[in-house]
Amino acid sequence: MSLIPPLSTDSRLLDVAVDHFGRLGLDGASTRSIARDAGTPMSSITYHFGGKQGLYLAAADHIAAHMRAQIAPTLEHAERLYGDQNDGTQNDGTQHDGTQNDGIAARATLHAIIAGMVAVMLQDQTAAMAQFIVREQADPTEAFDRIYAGCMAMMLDRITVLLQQASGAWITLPQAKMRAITLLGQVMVFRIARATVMTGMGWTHIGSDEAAVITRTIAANLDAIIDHLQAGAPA
Amino acid sequence: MSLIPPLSTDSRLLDVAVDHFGRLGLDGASTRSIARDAGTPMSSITYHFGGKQGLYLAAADHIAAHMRAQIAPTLEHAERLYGDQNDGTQNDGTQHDGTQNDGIAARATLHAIIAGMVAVMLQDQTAAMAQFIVREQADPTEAFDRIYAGCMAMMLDRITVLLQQASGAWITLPQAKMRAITLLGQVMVFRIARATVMTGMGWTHIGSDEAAVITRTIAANLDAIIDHLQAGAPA
DNA sequence: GTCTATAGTCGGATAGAC
DNA sequence: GTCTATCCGACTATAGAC
Repeated sequence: MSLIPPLSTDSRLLDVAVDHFGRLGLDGASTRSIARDAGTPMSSITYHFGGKQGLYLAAADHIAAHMRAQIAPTLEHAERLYGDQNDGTQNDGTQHDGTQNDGIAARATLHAIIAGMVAVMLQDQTAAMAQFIVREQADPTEAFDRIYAGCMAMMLDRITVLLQQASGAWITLPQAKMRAITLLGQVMVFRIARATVMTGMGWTHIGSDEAAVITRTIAANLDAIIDHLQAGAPA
Repeated sequence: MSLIPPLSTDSRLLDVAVDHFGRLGLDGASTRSIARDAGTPMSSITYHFGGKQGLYLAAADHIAAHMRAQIAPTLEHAERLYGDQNDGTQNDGTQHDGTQNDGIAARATLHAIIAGMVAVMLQDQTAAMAQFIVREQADPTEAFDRIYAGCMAMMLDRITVLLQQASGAWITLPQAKMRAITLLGQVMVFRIARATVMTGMGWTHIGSDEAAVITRTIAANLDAIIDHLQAGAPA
Protein backbone atom coordinates (compact mmCIF):
# COMPACT_ATOMS: atom_id res chain seq x y z
CA MET A 1 0.00 0.00 0.00
CA SER A 2 3.07 2.20 0.08
CA LEU A 3 3.63 4.76 -2.65
CA ILE A 4 7.38 4.79 -2.16
CA PRO A 5 9.11 2.69 -4.88
CA PRO A 6 9.79 -0.89 -3.96
CA LEU A 7 12.08 -0.64 -0.96
CA SER A 8 10.06 0.60 1.98
CA THR A 9 10.55 -1.19 5.26
CA ASP A 10 7.15 -2.88 5.27
CA SER A 11 7.50 -4.04 1.66
CA ARG A 12 10.86 -5.65 2.41
CA LEU A 13 9.42 -7.20 5.55
CA LEU A 14 6.53 -8.69 3.56
CA ASP A 15 8.79 -10.35 0.98
CA VAL A 16 11.00 -11.86 3.64
CA ALA A 17 7.97 -12.85 5.73
CA VAL A 18 6.37 -14.83 2.88
CA ASP A 19 9.63 -16.71 2.43
CA HIS A 20 10.21 -17.46 6.11
CA PHE A 21 6.59 -18.22 7.02
CA GLY A 22 6.29 -20.41 3.94
CA ARG A 23 9.37 -22.44 4.72
CA LEU A 24 8.97 -22.61 8.50
CA GLY A 25 5.36 -21.87 9.38
CA LEU A 26 3.93 -19.32 11.78
CA ASP A 27 5.54 -20.84 14.87
CA GLY A 28 8.72 -21.98 13.17
CA ALA A 29 9.65 -18.64 11.69
CA SER A 30 11.16 -16.08 14.02
CA THR A 31 10.51 -12.35 13.89
CA ARG A 32 14.20 -11.90 14.72
CA SER A 33 15.33 -13.69 11.52
CA ILE A 34 12.71 -11.98 9.39
CA ALA A 35 13.74 -8.58 10.68
CA ARG A 36 17.43 -9.38 10.25
CA ASP A 37 16.96 -10.51 6.62
CA ALA A 38 14.90 -7.41 5.94
CA GLY A 39 17.60 -5.25 7.45
CA THR A 40 15.40 -3.72 10.10
CA PRO A 41 15.06 -4.14 13.87
CA MET A 42 12.57 -6.65 15.21
CA SER A 43 10.42 -3.98 16.81
CA SER A 44 9.61 -2.54 13.36
CA ILE A 45 7.38 -5.59 12.90
CA THR A 46 5.41 -4.53 15.93
CA TYR A 47 5.27 -1.00 14.62
CA HIS A 48 4.18 -1.80 11.06
CA PHE A 49 2.08 -4.92 11.53
CA GLY A 50 1.20 -5.01 15.20
CA GLY A 51 3.15 -8.20 15.86
CA LYS A 52 3.97 -11.62 14.45
CA GLN A 53 0.37 -12.57 13.71
CA GLY A 54 -0.32 -9.31 11.92
CA LEU A 55 2.70 -9.86 9.70
CA TYR A 56 1.50 -13.40 9.01
CA LEU A 57 -1.92 -12.23 7.79
CA ALA A 58 -0.30 -9.49 5.71
CA ALA A 59 1.93 -12.18 4.17
CA ALA A 60 -1.19 -14.17 3.24
CA ASP A 61 -2.68 -11.16 1.48
CA HIS A 62 0.65 -10.61 -0.24
CA ILE A 63 0.57 -14.18 -1.58
CA ALA A 64 -2.99 -13.85 -2.85
CA ALA A 65 -2.08 -10.60 -4.59
CA HIS A 66 0.98 -12.19 -6.21
CA MET A 67 -0.98 -15.18 -7.50
CA ARG A 68 -3.74 -12.93 -8.82
CA ALA A 69 -1.20 -10.74 -10.57
CA GLN A 70 0.45 -13.77 -12.17
CA ILE A 71 -2.71 -15.49 -13.35
CA ALA A 72 -4.88 -12.52 -14.30
CA PRO A 73 -2.90 -11.55 -17.47
CA THR A 74 -3.09 -15.12 -18.75
CA LEU A 75 -6.80 -15.22 -18.10
CA GLU A 76 -7.46 -11.91 -19.81
CA HIS A 77 -5.21 -12.72 -22.73
CA ALA A 78 -6.87 -16.08 -23.27
CA GLU A 79 -10.34 -14.64 -23.16
CA ARG A 80 -9.36 -11.79 -25.42
CA LEU A 81 -8.12 -14.34 -27.96
CA TYR A 82 -10.99 -16.75 -27.76
CA GLY A 83 -13.82 -14.45 -26.83
CA ASP A 84 -15.69 -13.88 -23.61
CA GLN A 85 -17.50 -17.06 -22.66
CA ASN A 86 -20.35 -15.21 -21.02
CA ASP A 87 -21.89 -13.33 -23.93
CA GLY A 88 -22.54 -14.28 -27.53
CA THR A 89 -19.97 -12.06 -29.20
CA GLN A 90 -16.41 -12.66 -30.27
CA ASN A 91 -13.87 -9.94 -29.70
CA ASP A 92 -14.25 -8.95 -33.36
CA GLY A 93 -17.92 -8.30 -32.75
CA THR A 94 -19.32 -11.21 -34.79
CA GLN A 95 -21.86 -13.54 -33.30
CA HIS A 96 -21.01 -17.14 -32.73
CA ASP A 97 -23.49 -19.93 -32.73
CA GLY A 98 -23.44 -21.29 -29.21
CA THR A 99 -22.40 -24.72 -28.08
CA GLN A 100 -19.92 -25.70 -30.75
CA ASN A 101 -17.82 -22.55 -30.89
CA ASP A 102 -18.16 -22.03 -27.17
CA GLY A 103 -16.75 -25.49 -26.66
CA ILE A 104 -13.74 -24.87 -28.88
CA ALA A 105 -13.07 -21.48 -27.35
CA ALA A 106 -13.49 -22.84 -23.83
CA ARG A 107 -11.03 -25.67 -24.54
CA ALA A 108 -8.46 -23.26 -25.92
CA THR A 109 -8.90 -20.93 -22.95
CA LEU A 110 -8.47 -23.85 -20.56
CA HIS A 111 -5.22 -24.82 -22.27
CA ALA A 112 -3.91 -21.30 -21.89
CA ILE A 113 -4.89 -21.14 -18.22
CA ILE A 114 -3.31 -24.50 -17.44
CA ALA A 115 -0.11 -23.50 -19.23
CA GLY A 116 -0.05 -20.27 -17.22
CA MET A 117 -0.58 -22.11 -13.96
CA VAL A 118 2.19 -24.56 -14.74
CA ALA A 119 4.53 -21.66 -15.51
CA VAL A 120 3.70 -20.07 -12.16
CA MET A 121 4.21 -23.36 -10.32
CA LEU A 122 7.66 -23.73 -11.86
CA GLN A 123 8.85 -20.30 -10.70
CA ASP A 124 11.35 -20.53 -7.86
CA GLN A 125 9.58 -17.90 -5.83
CA THR A 126 6.33 -19.88 -5.64
CA ALA A 127 8.02 -22.58 -3.56
CA ALA A 128 7.58 -20.74 -0.28
CA MET A 129 4.11 -19.52 -1.25
CA ALA A 130 2.98 -23.05 -2.05
CA GLN A 131 4.23 -24.26 1.30
CA PHE A 132 2.44 -21.42 3.02
CA ILE A 133 -0.81 -22.40 1.33
CA VAL A 134 -0.38 -26.11 1.98
CA ARG A 135 0.19 -25.48 5.65
CA GLU A 136 -2.91 -23.33 5.83
CA GLN A 137 -4.95 -26.06 4.17
CA ALA A 138 -3.94 -28.56 6.80
CA ASP A 139 -5.00 -26.27 9.63
CA PRO A 140 -6.93 -23.33 8.15
CA THR A 141 -6.83 -19.97 9.89
CA GLU A 142 -8.02 -16.58 8.72
CA ALA A 143 -5.00 -16.57 6.38
CA PHE A 144 -6.56 -19.39 4.37
CA ASP A 145 -9.85 -17.52 3.97
CA ARG A 146 -7.96 -14.53 2.63
CA ILE A 147 -5.98 -16.60 0.13
CA TYR A 148 -9.03 -18.57 -0.94
CA ALA A 149 -11.16 -15.48 -1.43
CA GLY A 150 -8.22 -13.56 -2.89
CA CYS A 151 -7.33 -15.90 -5.75
CA MET A 152 -8.31 -19.56 -5.42
CA ALA A 153 -12.07 -19.06 -5.69
CA MET A 154 -11.70 -17.06 -8.88
CA MET A 155 -9.42 -19.62 -10.52
CA LEU A 156 -11.48 -22.65 -9.51
CA ASP A 157 -14.75 -21.08 -10.60
CA ARG A 158 -13.35 -19.96 -13.94
CA ILE A 159 -11.91 -23.39 -14.69
CA THR A 160 -15.15 -25.03 -13.61
CA VAL A 161 -17.31 -22.96 -15.96
CA LEU A 162 -14.89 -23.44 -18.84
CA LEU A 163 -14.87 -27.21 -18.30
CA GLN A 164 -18.63 -27.24 -18.39
CA GLN A 165 -18.65 -25.24 -21.63
CA ALA A 166 -15.87 -27.29 -23.20
CA SER A 167 -17.69 -30.54 -22.47
CA GLY A 168 -20.87 -29.30 -24.14
CA ALA A 169 -22.67 -28.97 -20.80
CA TRP A 170 -22.89 -32.73 -20.42
CA ILE A 171 -21.91 -32.49 -16.80
CA THR A 172 -23.38 -30.81 -13.76
CA LEU A 173 -21.64 -27.98 -11.99
CA PRO A 174 -20.41 -30.14 -9.06
CA GLN A 175 -19.03 -32.67 -11.53
CA ALA A 176 -17.23 -29.90 -13.37
CA LYS A 177 -15.84 -28.56 -10.10
CA MET A 178 -14.50 -31.99 -9.20
CA ARG A 179 -12.72 -32.06 -12.57
CA ALA A 180 -11.34 -28.60 -11.93
CA ILE A 181 -9.93 -29.82 -8.62
CA THR A 182 -8.26 -32.83 -10.25
CA LEU A 183 -6.75 -30.46 -12.81
CA LEU A 184 -5.47 -28.31 -9.98
CA GLY A 185 -3.93 -31.45 -8.49
CA GLN A 186 -2.13 -32.27 -11.73
CA VAL A 187 -0.56 -28.83 -11.81
CA MET A 188 0.11 -28.71 -8.08
CA VAL A 189 1.96 -32.00 -7.94
CA PHE A 190 4.85 -30.49 -9.89
CA ARG A 191 5.35 -27.92 -7.15
CA ILE A 192 4.38 -29.84 -4.03
CA ALA A 193 5.96 -33.19 -4.91
CA ARG A 194 8.93 -31.67 -6.72
CA ALA A 195 11.48 -34.06 -5.19
CA THR A 196 9.42 -37.08 -6.27
CA VAL A 197 9.15 -35.70 -9.79
CA MET A 198 12.90 -35.05 -10.03
CA THR A 199 13.86 -38.44 -8.63
CA GLY A 200 11.20 -40.34 -10.56
CA MET A 201 11.96 -38.71 -13.90
CA GLY A 202 15.71 -38.70 -13.30
CA TRP A 203 15.82 -34.93 -13.81
CA THR A 204 18.51 -32.74 -12.29
CA HIS A 205 16.69 -29.48 -12.96
CA ILE A 206 13.53 -28.16 -14.60
CA GLY A 207 14.47 -26.11 -17.65
CA SER A 208 12.39 -25.19 -20.67
CA ASP A 209 12.51 -28.76 -22.04
CA GLU A 210 11.18 -30.26 -18.84
CA ALA A 211 8.61 -27.48 -18.51
CA ALA A 212 7.38 -28.28 -22.01
CA VAL A 213 7.05 -31.96 -21.17
CA ILE A 214 5.00 -31.10 -18.09
CA THR A 215 2.72 -28.70 -19.95
CA ARG A 216 2.20 -31.13 -22.84
CA THR A 217 1.36 -33.98 -20.49
CA ILE A 218 -1.28 -32.05 -18.55
CA ALA A 219 -2.62 -30.57 -21.80
CA ALA A 220 -3.01 -34.09 -23.24
CA ASN A 221 -4.82 -35.20 -20.08
CA LEU A 222 -7.08 -32.17 -20.32
CA ASP A 223 -7.97 -33.01 -23.92
CA ALA A 224 -8.58 -36.61 -22.95
CA ILE A 225 -10.91 -35.59 -20.13
CA ILE A 226 -12.84 -33.10 -22.28
CA ASP A 227 -13.20 -35.60 -25.14
CA HIS A 228 -14.45 -38.18 -22.68
CA LEU A 229 -17.00 -35.75 -21.27
CA GLN A 230 -18.14 -34.68 -24.74
CA ALA A 231 -18.75 -38.35 -25.52
CA GLY A 232 -21.32 -38.11 -22.74
CA ALA A 233 -19.81 -40.28 -20.07
CA PRO A 234 -19.98 -38.31 -16.86
CA ALA A 235 -19.04 -40.25 -13.74
CA MET B 1 10.57 -54.00 15.86
CA SER B 2 9.40 -54.61 19.39
CA LEU B 3 7.91 -57.96 20.32
CA ILE B 4 5.95 -56.51 23.21
CA PRO B 5 2.30 -55.96 22.18
CA PRO B 6 1.61 -52.48 20.83
CA LEU B 7 2.41 -50.29 23.76
CA SER B 8 6.16 -50.21 24.26
CA THR B 9 7.71 -46.83 24.96
CA ASP B 10 9.44 -46.52 21.58
CA SER B 11 6.31 -47.56 19.67
CA ARG B 12 4.23 -44.92 21.46
CA LEU B 13 6.97 -42.36 20.84
CA LEU B 14 6.98 -43.18 17.12
CA ASP B 15 3.23 -42.70 16.71
CA VAL B 16 3.28 -39.39 18.52
CA ALA B 17 6.43 -38.32 16.68
CA VAL B 18 4.86 -38.85 13.24
CA ASP B 19 1.93 -36.71 14.31
CA HIS B 20 3.98 -33.89 15.82
CA PHE B 21 6.75 -33.83 13.20
CA GLY B 22 4.11 -33.96 10.46
CA ARG B 23 2.13 -31.05 11.81
CA LEU B 24 5.04 -28.92 12.99
CA GLY B 25 8.19 -30.05 11.21
CA LEU B 26 11.55 -31.09 12.63
CA ASP B 27 12.29 -27.71 14.20
CA GLY B 28 8.72 -26.85 15.11
CA ALA B 29 8.00 -30.01 17.04
CA SER B 30 9.43 -30.25 20.55
CA THR B 31 10.77 -33.37 22.18
CA ARG B 32 9.09 -32.16 25.36
CA SER B 33 5.60 -32.29 23.80
CA ILE B 34 6.25 -35.57 22.04
CA ALA B 35 7.46 -37.16 25.25
CA ARG B 36 4.58 -35.70 27.22
CA ASP B 37 1.96 -37.01 24.76
CA ALA B 38 3.65 -40.40 24.77
CA GLY B 39 3.62 -40.42 28.56
CA THR B 40 7.35 -40.74 28.96
CA PRO B 41 10.15 -38.39 30.02
CA MET B 42 11.99 -36.45 27.36
CA SER B 43 15.25 -38.21 28.02
CA SER B 44 13.74 -41.51 26.86
CA ILE B 45 13.98 -40.07 23.34
CA THR B 46 17.72 -39.75 23.78
CA TYR B 47 17.86 -43.25 25.16
CA HIS B 48 15.78 -44.97 22.46
CA PHE B 49 16.57 -42.90 19.38
CA GLY B 50 19.76 -41.02 20.21
CA GLY B 51 18.08 -37.61 20.09
CA LYS B 52 15.58 -35.54 18.15
CA GLN B 53 17.09 -36.25 14.73
CA GLY B 54 17.16 -39.98 15.35
CA LEU B 55 13.49 -39.92 16.27
CA TYR B 56 12.77 -37.92 13.12
CA LEU B 57 14.41 -40.50 10.84
CA ALA B 58 12.67 -43.31 12.69
CA ALA B 59 9.37 -41.47 12.11
CA ALA B 60 10.15 -41.34 8.38
CA ASP B 61 10.70 -45.10 8.29
CA HIS B 62 7.48 -45.53 10.27
CA ILE B 63 5.57 -43.55 7.64
CA ALA B 64 7.04 -45.55 4.76
CA ALA B 65 6.14 -48.78 6.54
CA HIS B 66 2.58 -47.58 7.15
CA MET B 67 2.05 -46.56 3.53
CA ARG B 68 3.50 -49.84 2.29
CA ALA B 69 1.26 -51.79 4.63
CA GLN B 70 -1.80 -49.87 3.44
CA ILE B 71 -1.13 -50.12 -0.28
CA ALA B 72 0.44 -53.58 -0.52
CA PRO B 73 -2.79 -55.54 0.13
CA THR B 74 -4.63 -53.55 -2.54
CA LEU B 75 -1.82 -54.18 -4.98
CA GLU B 76 -1.68 -57.89 -4.28
CA HIS B 77 -5.45 -58.25 -4.31
CA ALA B 78 -5.76 -56.44 -7.62
CA GLU B 79 -3.06 -58.50 -9.24
CA ARG B 80 -4.49 -61.70 -7.86
CA LEU B 81 -7.82 -60.80 -9.46
CA TYR B 82 -6.55 -59.66 -12.82
CA GLY B 83 -3.41 -61.75 -13.13
CA ASP B 84 0.23 -60.93 -12.72
CA GLN B 85 1.26 -58.48 -15.41
CA ASN B 86 4.78 -59.83 -15.64
CA ASP B 87 4.23 -63.37 -16.86
CA GLY B 88 1.85 -64.86 -19.37
CA THR B 89 -0.38 -66.77 -16.97
CA GLN B 90 -3.63 -65.89 -15.29
CA ASN B 91 -4.12 -66.92 -11.70
CA ASP B 92 -6.18 -69.88 -12.94
CA GLY B 93 -3.19 -71.12 -14.89
CA THR B 94 -4.51 -70.41 -18.39
CA GLN B 95 -2.45 -68.46 -20.87
CA HIS B 96 -3.66 -65.12 -22.12
CA ASP B 97 -2.85 -63.70 -25.46
CA GLY B 98 -0.81 -60.61 -24.75
CA THR B 99 -1.63 -57.01 -25.55
CA GLN B 100 -5.42 -57.05 -25.48
CA ASN B 101 -6.00 -58.94 -22.23
CA ASP B 102 -2.98 -57.30 -20.66
CA GLY B 103 -4.53 -53.95 -21.41
CA ILE B 104 -7.87 -54.83 -19.85
CA ALA B 105 -6.24 -56.39 -16.80
CA ALA B 106 -3.86 -53.46 -16.44
CA ARG B 107 -6.72 -50.97 -16.57
CA ALA B 108 -8.67 -52.87 -13.94
CA THR B 109 -5.60 -53.13 -11.73
CA LEU B 110 -5.02 -49.39 -12.08
CA HIS B 111 -8.58 -48.67 -11.02
CA ALA B 112 -8.14 -50.81 -7.93
CA ILE B 113 -4.85 -49.14 -7.02
CA ILE B 114 -6.25 -45.64 -7.47
CA ALA B 115 -9.29 -46.51 -5.36
CA GLY B 116 -6.97 -47.84 -2.67
CA MET B 117 -4.81 -44.74 -2.75
CA VAL B 118 -7.85 -42.48 -2.47
CA ALA B 119 -9.07 -44.49 0.52
CA VAL B 120 -5.68 -44.07 2.19
CA MET B 121 -5.62 -40.34 1.47
CA LEU B 122 -9.04 -39.94 3.08
CA GLN B 123 -7.97 -41.58 6.36
CA ASP B 124 -7.61 -39.08 9.17
CA GLN B 125 -4.28 -40.48 10.23
CA THR B 126 -2.64 -39.78 6.86
CA ALA B 127 -3.00 -36.03 7.39
CA ALA B 128 0.15 -35.72 9.47
CA MET B 129 2.02 -38.22 7.28
CA ALA B 130 1.17 -36.27 4.14
CA GLN B 131 2.41 -33.07 5.73
CA PHE B 132 5.61 -34.80 6.77
CA ILE B 133 6.19 -35.96 3.20
CA VAL B 134 5.30 -32.57 1.69
CA ARG B 135 7.75 -30.84 3.97
CA GLU B 136 10.49 -33.29 3.03
CA GLN B 137 9.81 -32.71 -0.66
CA ALA B 138 10.34 -28.98 -0.26
CA ASP B 139 13.68 -29.48 1.42
CA PRO B 140 14.70 -33.13 1.11
CA THR B 141 16.85 -34.72 3.79
CA GLU B 142 17.73 -38.35 4.40
CA ALA B 143 14.15 -38.80 5.59
CA PHE B 144 12.88 -38.21 2.04
CA ASP B 145 15.23 -40.82 0.59
CA ARG B 146 13.92 -43.35 3.07
CA ILE B 147 10.28 -42.59 2.29
CA TYR B 148 10.89 -42.54 -1.46
CA ALA B 149 12.79 -45.82 -1.41
CA GLY B 150 10.42 -47.29 1.16
CA CYS B 151 7.14 -46.84 -0.71
CA MET B 152 6.93 -44.09 -3.34
CA ALA B 153 9.30 -45.72 -5.84
CA MET B 154 7.35 -48.95 -5.76
CA MET B 155 3.98 -47.26 -6.26
CA LEU B 156 5.16 -44.92 -9.02
CA ASP B 157 6.92 -47.71 -10.91
CA ARG B 158 3.96 -50.03 -10.64
CA ILE B 159 1.51 -47.41 -11.87
CA THR B 160 3.89 -46.46 -14.69
CA VAL B 161 4.18 -50.01 -16.01
CA LEU B 162 0.44 -50.57 -15.73
CA LEU B 163 -0.27 -47.36 -17.63
CA GLN B 164 2.06 -48.48 -20.39
CA GLN B 165 0.33 -51.85 -20.60
CA ALA B 166 -3.15 -50.36 -20.41
CA SER B 167 -2.40 -47.95 -23.23
CA GLY B 168 -1.21 -50.75 -25.49
CA ALA B 169 2.42 -49.62 -25.24
CA TRP B 170 1.74 -46.57 -27.38
CA ILE B 171 3.79 -44.41 -25.04
CA THR B 172 7.38 -44.44 -23.88
CA LEU B 173 8.34 -45.12 -20.30
CA PRO B 174 9.04 -41.45 -19.44
CA GLN B 175 5.66 -40.49 -20.91
CA ALA B 176 3.99 -43.15 -18.81
CA LYS B 177 5.83 -41.94 -15.71
CA MET B 178 4.64 -38.39 -16.34
CA ARG B 179 1.07 -39.73 -16.49
CA ALA B 180 1.64 -41.65 -13.28
CA ILE B 181 2.76 -38.44 -11.60
CA THR B 182 -0.32 -36.55 -12.79
CA LEU B 183 -2.45 -39.39 -11.41
CA LEU B 184 -0.62 -39.09 -8.11
CA GLY B 185 -1.43 -35.39 -8.18
CA GLN B 186 -5.13 -36.06 -8.68
CA VAL B 187 -5.21 -38.32 -5.65
CA MET B 188 -2.94 -36.11 -3.57
CA VAL B 189 -4.96 -32.95 -4.05
CA PHE B 190 -7.77 -34.40 -1.92
CA ARG B 191 -5.39 -34.71 1.00
CA ILE B 192 -3.08 -31.72 0.51
CA ALA B 193 -5.68 -29.17 -0.60
CA ARG B 194 -8.43 -30.51 1.62
CA ALA B 195 -9.63 -27.08 2.73
CA THR B 196 -9.97 -25.94 -0.89
CA VAL B 197 -11.92 -29.08 -1.75
CA MET B 198 -14.29 -28.64 1.18
CA THR B 199 -14.88 -24.95 0.54
CA GLY B 200 -15.10 -25.33 -3.23
CA MET B 201 -17.52 -28.26 -3.14
CA GLY B 202 -19.47 -26.87 -0.21
CA TRP B 203 -18.82 -30.04 1.79
CA THR B 204 -18.82 -30.10 5.57
CA HIS B 205 -17.19 -33.51 5.84
CA ILE B 206 -15.98 -36.37 3.67
CA GLY B 207 -18.18 -39.40 4.25
CA SER B 208 -18.77 -42.42 2.04
CA ASP B 209 -20.84 -40.41 -0.45
CA GLU B 210 -18.14 -37.81 -0.95
CA ALA B 211 -15.46 -40.51 -1.08
CA ALA B 212 -17.42 -42.24 -3.85
CA VAL B 213 -17.66 -39.01 -5.83
CA ILE B 214 -13.90 -38.53 -5.54
CA THR B 215 -13.09 -42.08 -6.57
CA ARG B 216 -15.52 -41.99 -9.51
CA THR B 217 -14.12 -38.70 -10.76
CA ILE B 218 -10.50 -39.86 -10.75
CA ALA B 219 -11.54 -43.21 -12.21
CA ALA B 220 -13.32 -41.42 -15.07
CA ASN B 221 -10.24 -39.28 -15.69
CA LEU B 222 -8.09 -42.41 -15.69
CA ASP B 223 -10.34 -44.05 -18.28
CA ALA B 224 -10.28 -40.89 -20.37
CA ILE B 225 -6.50 -40.77 -20.30
CA ILE B 226 -6.09 -44.45 -21.14
CA ASP B 227 -8.63 -44.25 -23.99
CA HIS B 228 -6.81 -41.22 -25.34
CA LEU B 229 -3.47 -43.04 -25.20
CA GLN B 230 -4.93 -46.14 -26.83
CA ALA B 231 -6.13 -43.94 -29.68
CA GLY B 232 -2.44 -43.31 -30.26
CA ALA B 233 -2.12 -39.69 -29.27
CA PRO B 234 0.85 -39.44 -26.94
CA ALA B 235 1.92 -35.90 -26.09
C1' DG C 1 15.73 -48.64 31.61
C1' DT C 2 13.45 -44.77 33.68
C1' DC C 3 13.22 -40.30 35.48
C1' DT C 4 14.78 -35.46 37.68
C1' DA C 5 17.50 -31.41 37.55
C1' DT C 6 20.09 -28.14 35.32
C1' DA C 7 22.89 -25.59 31.85
C1' DG C 8 22.77 -22.83 27.92
C1' DT C 9 20.32 -20.96 23.87
C1' DC C 10 16.72 -18.60 21.52
C1' DG C 11 11.97 -17.14 21.06
C1' DG C 12 8.21 -12.79 21.18
C1' DA C 13 6.72 -8.79 23.41
C1' DT C 14 7.51 -4.39 25.22
C1' DA C 15 9.38 0.01 27.30
C1' DG C 16 11.66 3.81 26.28
C1' DA C 17 15.79 6.51 24.12
C1' DC C 18 16.56 9.20 20.02
C1' DG D 1 9.72 6.12 12.56
C1' DT D 2 13.76 3.71 14.03
C1' DC D 3 16.46 1.20 17.18
C1' DT D 4 18.42 -0.77 21.96
C1' DA D 5 17.75 -3.16 26.15
C1' DT D 6 15.37 -6.27 28.88
C1' DC D 7 11.84 -9.65 30.64
C1' DC D 8 10.12 -14.11 30.70
C1' DG D 9 9.01 -18.42 28.77
C1' DA D 10 10.25 -22.67 25.99
C1' DC D 11 13.52 -25.27 23.81
C1' DT D 12 17.55 -29.35 23.40
C1' DA D 13 20.95 -31.76 25.49
C1' DT D 14 23.11 -33.88 29.23
C1' DA D 15 24.63 -35.43 33.82
C1' DG D 16 23.48 -38.30 37.24
C1' DA D 17 20.07 -40.46 40.85
C1' DC D 18 17.43 -44.62 41.23
